[in-house]
Amino acid sequence: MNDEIISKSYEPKEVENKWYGFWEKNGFFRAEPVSDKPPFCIVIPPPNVTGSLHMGHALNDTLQDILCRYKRMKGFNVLWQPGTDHAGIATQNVVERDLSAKGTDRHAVGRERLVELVWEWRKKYGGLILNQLKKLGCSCDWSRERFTMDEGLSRAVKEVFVRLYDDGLIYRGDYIINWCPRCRTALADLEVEYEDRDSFLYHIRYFIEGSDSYVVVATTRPETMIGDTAVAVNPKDERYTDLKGKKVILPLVNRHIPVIFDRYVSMEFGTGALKVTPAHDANDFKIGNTHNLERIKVIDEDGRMNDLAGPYKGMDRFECREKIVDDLKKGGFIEKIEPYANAVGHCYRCKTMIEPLLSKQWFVKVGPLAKNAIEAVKNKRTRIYPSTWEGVFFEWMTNIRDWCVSRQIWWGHRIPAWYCKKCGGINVAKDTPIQCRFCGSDELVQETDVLDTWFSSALWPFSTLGWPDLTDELKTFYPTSVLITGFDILFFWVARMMMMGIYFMGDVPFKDVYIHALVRDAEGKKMSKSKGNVIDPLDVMEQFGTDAFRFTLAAMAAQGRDIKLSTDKILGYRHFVNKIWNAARFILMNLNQRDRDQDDSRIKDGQNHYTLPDRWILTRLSDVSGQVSEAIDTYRFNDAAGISYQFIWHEFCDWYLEMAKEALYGEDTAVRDVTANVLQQVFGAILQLLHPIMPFVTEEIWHKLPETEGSIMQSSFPEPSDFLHDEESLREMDLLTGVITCIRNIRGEMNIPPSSKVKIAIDVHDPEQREVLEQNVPHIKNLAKVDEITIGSGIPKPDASATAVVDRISVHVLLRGLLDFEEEKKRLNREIKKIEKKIDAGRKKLSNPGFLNNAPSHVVDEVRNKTDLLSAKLKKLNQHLGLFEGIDA
RNA sequence: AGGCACGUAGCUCAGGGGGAGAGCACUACCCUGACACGGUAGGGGUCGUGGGUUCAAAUCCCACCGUGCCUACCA
Repeated sequence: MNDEIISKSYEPKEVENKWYGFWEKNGFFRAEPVSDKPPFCIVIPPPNVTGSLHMGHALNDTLQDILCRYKRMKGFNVLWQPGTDHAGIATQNVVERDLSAKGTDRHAVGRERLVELVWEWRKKYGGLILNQLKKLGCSCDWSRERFTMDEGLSRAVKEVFVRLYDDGLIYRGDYIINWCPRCRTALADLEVEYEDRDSFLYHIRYFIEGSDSYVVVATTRPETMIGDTAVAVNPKDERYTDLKGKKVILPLVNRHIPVIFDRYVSMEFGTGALKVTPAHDANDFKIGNTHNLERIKVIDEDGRMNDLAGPYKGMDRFECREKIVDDLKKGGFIEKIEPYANAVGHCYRCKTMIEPLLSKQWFVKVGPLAKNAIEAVKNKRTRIYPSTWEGVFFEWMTNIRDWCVSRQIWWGHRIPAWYCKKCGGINVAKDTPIQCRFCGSDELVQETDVLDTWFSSALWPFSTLGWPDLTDELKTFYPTSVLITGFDILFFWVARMMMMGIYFMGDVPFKDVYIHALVRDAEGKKMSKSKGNVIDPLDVMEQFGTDAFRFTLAAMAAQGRDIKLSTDKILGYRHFVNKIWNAARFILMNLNQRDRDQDDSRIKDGQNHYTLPDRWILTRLSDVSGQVSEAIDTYRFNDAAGISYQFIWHEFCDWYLEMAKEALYGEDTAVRDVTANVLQQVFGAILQLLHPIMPFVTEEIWHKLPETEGSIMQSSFPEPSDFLHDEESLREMDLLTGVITCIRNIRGEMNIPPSSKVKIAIDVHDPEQREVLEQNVPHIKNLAKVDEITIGSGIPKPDASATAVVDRISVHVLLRGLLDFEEEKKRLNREIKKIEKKIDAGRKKLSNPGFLNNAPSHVVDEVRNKTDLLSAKLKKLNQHLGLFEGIDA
């Protein structure tokens, strides 16, 4: 017996705090390294240590938690691998900001101390986002938490680097890279964000050597001209054919540079003549390579002009631009300046304008790796859901460029390479070498650069499982089951995990990739701090409860469409949680009333006492259990939520609970106990169906329900075969609810207040239908507010009655003194008109030989039956209407 | 410039070749002993436009219009 009194409305706060600790303490989130159960594994997209939970995380992690909880209930050995990412640039920036607030900087404190400070920062604040995940209810195996800078993961990083280097897939070289002058580091192509800027296109005259004529080049970056080493034109461009073999004189600098011919140059753009600065432009760099041009670097790592810039030395690049334009004007070199909009690259971390720079960096040769990743997706070893993303994946992977992995910061995995001071040889090794492998010298200095953070997160699916050791975890859980992520890191992360996983593990890192939506604001705009439109998930959880929030996210997570989130929607699902809570309240009140010791035998042969509503709700539950499973299995989270919602609110609560009252309050104890038992069984299953989406409220109620054991987390997910399945009950229930609904409809339309009961007469010919109605008279009485019912075959329409037709049954509602004849005529006419329209459509089809010959027979039958039924209904309605003719109210 | 997605009820969106759906909002009546975070009933849509395929199109194909996103070396 449970004599707790449940409050009238659900208060999430206390409940949520209670259960998370309970689950964690009992080790319910723990995965088994070795198990007979089938494995299921998700690695969490590791959030940045510096991060705090935003809507993107909330959606991402809710979906993962739904899958993990569901799979556990389905009997899988589930590992949800949690952890965080060291986020090199972002994290170092945070600590550097602290330093600058104290009036110092990283150079003053030195590398070693800075790294120490970052570790200290991480120890203090790094757990924030993980605690927020716990608030969300995430059932990660926290005993296995990993950090990309952990010793184990660092070992994996070294192993990978060395092997790739030995295999010729990592090289070091002078290339043009994206440089952030503020972070003072190189960035990968992906880490550059392009933004449209209003700028100018400067047309500059380059005079031809030994001539008064000139070539006009167009550029957006005049300050780089000091580093120009050629002017390029298209070989087909007839305007410039006479420039073959000529040189031009660089204005202001007076350096003589060649005119070269390259198909890359567009004849349509600008003047068709392009100034080439191999050291400061990625495309110019390429042209420079094909034509063996000199690379003159005039801008330094801090974004200032260097020694080679002569009079402009020391100037900031933007300041220099103004000065140079000024000087060009004075010297008469400017042909014209026109406004021009172009896309300019910015650092994704600090938004500083990127400087393409010639620099010595480490690269991963991605071509061969990408090829394997493409193969894996092509032959479905990894499936991408929704599949539209496959195209995007292929597109990017086939056009991928080598990946610059070195970063000139201090926080990260230091590249395991040592340069020999004596012979200049590069020693790449897992362990610090004692002497140079080329000359034997012991004068070795380690590379100061660290690796791109994504380099270590690319190893996440196997490094977290213990690789390079061949652990039980690795054997059990690799390849992982599914990766859940947003498309924004499809390339940053997913593609790189694919490449690394296949190369080092010989198999894909995950069997499925599910790409979910982006969470936007109510207007569909991306949430951002600067726009001030962010909704903080923690606020939402505080205000509406975590379960309502999670349910909202699941309900809106339709594939292929972004989520426009507003608090209105969450409020709606909060009402749903409350509805469930109150259903529980009702059920507990009634279960408590029965004598549990005596009813067991009766319940065992309960099927004999099942009422129509009992059979119906069990059948529906059986169907719904299958549908929800299928939805989750195919990542249709919105369907899982929608099907549950519809079933619980509009079938279980609206119909079953209302009808159960008849049995629960009735005299027949056998029926009462059986219904109580069905109620308990169905509601228990409902909680289980909902648990993956709403873990807290379901656990809370589970513990209040009698005859439940332990945590709902560890119970089994409902299977269709767990419940009675009786197709007949669906048809019977349709009939019953149809009759009740049409009486309610008449009452509503006639404005009969709920307090006044009506008498009805039902004219039904079919004996089976008649039996169903006769057996369920009490439900009709209760739910349609009826006090007297006459059921029979061929019953004439009583005077002063309103009539509705359901199936082939006429339902007359007696309204002596209440019936407005004109209103009723109008109502009937409206109904008749609707039906006539449908009948017309049906007849038209049936008279079309094309339809009869080509449509499948079941479709033809269906249309014929429907039309017949509607015709019968129409006939009856017309008869009833006829009885009103000549009567004036 | 190219690619992809999306245009369905006032709003937010499901659906995806054979009877137009949900939630919210709206209207009317109800505090009926689980729930007013509730109940019952109702109104509201030529499924962006124009073609095509089909016996049958909101659904498949093409074009166009509109919206959003991604990619790109046009300096």
